[in-house]
Amino acid sequence: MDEEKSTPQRPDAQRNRERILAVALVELTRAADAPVSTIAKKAGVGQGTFYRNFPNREALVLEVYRYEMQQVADTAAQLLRTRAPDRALREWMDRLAQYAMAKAGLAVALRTTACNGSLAQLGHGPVTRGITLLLQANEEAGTIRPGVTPDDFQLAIAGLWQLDPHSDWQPRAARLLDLVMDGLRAGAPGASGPRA
Amino acid sequence: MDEEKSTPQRPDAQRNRERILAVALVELTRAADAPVSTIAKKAGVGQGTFYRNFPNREALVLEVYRYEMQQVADTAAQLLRTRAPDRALREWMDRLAQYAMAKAGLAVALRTTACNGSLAQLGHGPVTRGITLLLQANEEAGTIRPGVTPDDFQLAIAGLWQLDPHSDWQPRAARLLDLVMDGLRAGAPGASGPRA
DNA sequence: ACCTGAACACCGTTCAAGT
DNA sequence: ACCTGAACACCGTTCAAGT
Repeated sequence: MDEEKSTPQRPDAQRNRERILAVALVELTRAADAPVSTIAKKAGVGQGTFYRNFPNREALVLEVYRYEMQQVADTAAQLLRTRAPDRALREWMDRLAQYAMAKAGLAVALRTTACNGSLAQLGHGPVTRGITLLLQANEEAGTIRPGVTPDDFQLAIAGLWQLDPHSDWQPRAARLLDLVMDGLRAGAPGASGPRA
Repeated sequence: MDEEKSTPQRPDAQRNRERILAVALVELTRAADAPVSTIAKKAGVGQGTFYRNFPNREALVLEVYRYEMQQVADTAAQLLRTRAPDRALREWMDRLAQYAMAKAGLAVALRTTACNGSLAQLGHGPVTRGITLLLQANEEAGTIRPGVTPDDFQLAIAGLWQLDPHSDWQPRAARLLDLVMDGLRAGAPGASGPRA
């Protein structure tokens, strides 16, 4: 909220930070436990420079994750424009699943680093806003029960992060998301029973 | 074939293993990242002895977790004897949540160590059997839709492991489990709509 | 057969020294 | 102001030496 000037850095320092983030995305996606030393080296900076830009390893993981999730979140509004609310919601979940599996390394890195409260901070990010949009549209259309919060929703689909991307995860994800949709529909004004 | 029984250990070696497990339960519950060196020391053994009993740290975490989960799993049959199937299912979920929060350290340790395939092995343990019992009873009673697998169920309640035990998790868990119950009920023969 | 604990490899983080 | 990389602290795992 408070948008103060955050460190008017030197241009070269600025570039270092961006290089670190770019390398980190690649390396963390490949292996969740990529060492800071490797990331720094591939970014062409010393370890000290890394720690000048990020307080610790966890902060890096969170920042990369935050950026990636922004991309997914942004599609929510777009889906709502081109589809019926409940179709949009379901399709968004599918995309989230695909994304989560594609970037499984990142997901593991997240779980490893920040199980506790750090995720809560992310909670108030763009993803939550995207979810809010989807839920509101559905509530107004009467396709889901009233009163579902983004937090409810995020807990309900948490199983996605438990899937192994090297396995046959697609049917399992589909069954989970169908179940969640049915749960959300239960008690909706315009309830029509479970639909495939 | 006459099997060489799984290591007919010396009695003192046997006791060492049990001491390690007992200490590990306490230490891992307190802090998910309790060092092997600490656990070994508090159990009164050298680090080498630890690695004689467990191939690595992950194996220890999994074994402690397995034992603890057995306790919860065992209550499934008992609940089914004294309650209606859907009440039993819902109450079992509540107990699981409580248990998960009480042993949050362990849960974090699990997530940290074994996100990949190791959990799948546990999948065919007592917890899955307990869940199978509950789901079957409910399916026969017509209180949930047919065809729900233990895997479906475990993915649906995965959000529980994401709750912070130091926070006000109870209402959030309750809302999640209500949602899951409604999802399970959707399409049941004896469907009665969402009940509180 | 079983145990011990120093030694090794590795990783996150810091800091004295440089430009 | 910013950077580097050796140094430090710590942890998982191994292994030579003991009983």
